[in-house]
Amino acid sequence: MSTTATHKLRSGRPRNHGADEAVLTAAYEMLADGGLPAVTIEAVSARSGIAKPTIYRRWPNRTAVAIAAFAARMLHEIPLVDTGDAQADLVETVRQLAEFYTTPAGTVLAQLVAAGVTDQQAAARLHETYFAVRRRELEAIWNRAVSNGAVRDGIAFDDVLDLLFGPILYRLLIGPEPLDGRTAATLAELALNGLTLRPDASKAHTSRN
Amino acid sequence: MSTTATHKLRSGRPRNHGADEAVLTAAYEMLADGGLPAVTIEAVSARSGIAKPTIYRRWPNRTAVAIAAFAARMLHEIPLVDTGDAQADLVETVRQLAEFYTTPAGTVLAQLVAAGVTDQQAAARLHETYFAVRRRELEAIWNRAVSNGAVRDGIAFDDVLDLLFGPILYRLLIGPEPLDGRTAATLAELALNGLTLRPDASKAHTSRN
Amino acid sequence: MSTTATHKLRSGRPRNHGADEAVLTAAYEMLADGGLPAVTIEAVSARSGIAKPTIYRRWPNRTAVAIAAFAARMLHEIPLVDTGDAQADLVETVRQLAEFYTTPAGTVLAQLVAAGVTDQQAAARLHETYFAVRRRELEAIWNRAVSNGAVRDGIAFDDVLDLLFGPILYRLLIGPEPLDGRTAATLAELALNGLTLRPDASKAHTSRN
Amino acid sequence: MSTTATHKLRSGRPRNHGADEAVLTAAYEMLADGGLPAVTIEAVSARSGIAKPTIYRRWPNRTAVAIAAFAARMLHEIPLVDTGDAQADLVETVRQLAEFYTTPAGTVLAQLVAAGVTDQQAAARLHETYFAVRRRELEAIWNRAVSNGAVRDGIAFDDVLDLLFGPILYRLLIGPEPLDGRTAATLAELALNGLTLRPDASKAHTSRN
DNA sequence: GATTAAGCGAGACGGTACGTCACGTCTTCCG
DNA sequence: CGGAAGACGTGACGTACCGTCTCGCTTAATC
Repeated sequence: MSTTATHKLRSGRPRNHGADEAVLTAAYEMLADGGLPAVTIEAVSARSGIAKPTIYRRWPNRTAVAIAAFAARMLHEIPLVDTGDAQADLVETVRQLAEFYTTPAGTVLAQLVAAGVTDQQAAARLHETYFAVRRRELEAIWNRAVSNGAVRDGIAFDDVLDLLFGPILYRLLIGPEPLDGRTAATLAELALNGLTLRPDASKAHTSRN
Repeated sequence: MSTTATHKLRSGRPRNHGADEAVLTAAYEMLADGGLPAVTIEAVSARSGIAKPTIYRRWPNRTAVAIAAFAARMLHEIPLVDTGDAQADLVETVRQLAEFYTTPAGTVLAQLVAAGVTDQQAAARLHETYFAVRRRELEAIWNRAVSNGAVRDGIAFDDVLDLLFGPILYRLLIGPEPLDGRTAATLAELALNGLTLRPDASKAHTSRN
Repeated sequence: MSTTATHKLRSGRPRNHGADEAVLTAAYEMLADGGLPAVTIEAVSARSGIAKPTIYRRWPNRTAVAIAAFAARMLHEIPLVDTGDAQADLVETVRQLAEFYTTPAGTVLAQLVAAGVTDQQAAARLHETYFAVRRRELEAIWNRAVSNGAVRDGIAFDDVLDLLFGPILYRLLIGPEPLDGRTAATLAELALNGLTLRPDASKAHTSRN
Repeated sequence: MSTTATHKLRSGRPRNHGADEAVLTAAYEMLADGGLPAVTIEAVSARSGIAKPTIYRRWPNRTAVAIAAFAARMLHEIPLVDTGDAQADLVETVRQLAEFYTTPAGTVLAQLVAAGVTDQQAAARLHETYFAVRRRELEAIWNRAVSNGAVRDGIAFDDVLDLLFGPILYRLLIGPEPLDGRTAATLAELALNGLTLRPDASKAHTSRN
């Protein structure tokens, strides 16, 4: 969060909000081109025409700029799913997310998450500006599923998130196999139905025979 | 993978294996101290007394050095579990891994995985030297469970890995809640039993009330 | 020539001229100690306390730094000769130059000239900052001699320079005999009077019997 | 001179003279291509197929290799002049030399001379293998001229050399005007006739009007 | 004819310096 | 006073050659 609401009251020349935008636009384009490593303050400054000190006045480092740039664009493009069948909605949401992760933007997100490992502050920013938002959306779907009796009750929602999205993240980061839509759907179904035998497990099948 | 088994036959002065070791030892100590960012070739060279060009002769960049250093130490410390109860073994293995991830070494691994996002070569090295090894171990446990009829058959083993370890990775990287042993066990159980209702789901409970 | 007269008008933080001076002082001391080979940017940076990139911002390479350092000091120490006897002045100037060449500073100059053979840019810089200045001085003396009728008219001044200083350079570089003041005077006289017989050539004598 | 006549008596495997030649050939080609800076032992070794230690066994450093390579080729191409008119022969010899200096080979020689400033040993080698040879040739011409009474007697021959070739070297190294045949001839004539007025100086004219 | 002392290729090694990049901070002046 | 311009110290990058040092093989001269 680079701009607070109170700065209007301060004396002197007010900040130029066009500068914010120019920086984020430049940073986003560079993210798209070369991923996180391409977003150096030096380069962003050159491309946006905004001076380095001005950028540093608003964000503490390049990661923060990248996160801000990413979040600013991404949050406008979140699709929502509500077909009535709560369980299917969950699978579909996971599948959509997995698909997103296969795009360049997905790689960028992975890079930002990666940056968060080293940089605690970056992790917090990313969570605030991106994951918290997505979480709220999915929670609604989940609660719908709970009401419908489609899923077990009493499971901590954080655990649900972990179980649904974790496998995809794992495949993406470590997997060595690449991630495709069919695999994603399989993983979602497995998360819902579990790995152990169960009487009605006939719906689940594996992604590879 | 700097040293192959065949180099003995090649002409020229043979490589000094002490140099390899000195580098890896220095790098590992620095990993422990300051994580991946601390492992600069410059510093490793200074600490190990091995000249920079020599290091570059064996590894292409600092990430590769760090991965080699990490893998060389970690693979000696893998605990194996075999209690007879295959399902319990799986849960225990996941729990142990999660515990490992909460140590500094776990953070380092996360940093290495993170580096792999940007650096394709690093990802491959890490997979070869670390994950592939762990995978083989877990596969044995899984096959035991399949034989015992403790788990569903016909699931691709890659999917099993994703489902068991993915949630932990997710929690670790995206959290935001920290990971503890109890949560890890819960996640493992959820992976085994699934999120949906099932008649005998009474064993599963959530990590938070 | 690192500093032009117009830079005052440019925007941005102005250059710190103390840095220039610190670099040149350090470089000059190192030239005196170990000649041109001792002037490494690394060492100059360490000695002057000026960062390497700053040095590279102002000079393209170590040779340029050395030339600048040399020229900055040398130009203050040029003795001028004007005894009225133009021909004697010429001889004396050549003798002084030869003497200078036998000092460590002379060796340095030879090294700089040598560097110019390989590095065209260095040659140009050295000419601009050093030789062009000396040339102007000598031209005055020469013109005085022409006016007095002491020397032939119509000789291109470049040829005069070559003829007066060339022999000294040759002795210095190719020798193999070392250069002393007496030899220098002899060479100057020979240049003035020529190698061929002439009626009034009685003034000229050789440096060795 | 890398190989002495006495090594035949030593025991063990004798040196392979083909190696010498391969090195000198490679070095000469590289001199022609990129001048002295291109002659790195590393590169010579790669090009000639002769191992680095072998090269170092025979020459102390790259400059020595370059000098040997240069001298080995150049000494076969020295033209001799003897028209009967001793003075004209001198002028012609100087002109030829100047012409040579304008070829790439001339630049190389200048680089070698330059190297001698820093490296005393190199200077000695170059003198032995190259300049001493040329000197002997010119001395014969000069003695002829002395016998004929074409030039002043009693001048030390070293001074003659300096006076005849020095101006050319000066022009070449310090210039800044490039050297051409006409200028060279002018410089030679000036050296013979001197800069001062003399009754019969009508033959001399300047290189530029 | 066996021994043995180099010579030789290959190439690893510790060094030194290179010239570059980006960092995050600072100073100056313009609006 | 905000902001652009850009200089600055810092720290690390990856590379180029240096000259030295093993290796294991080859090649004669000596025994």
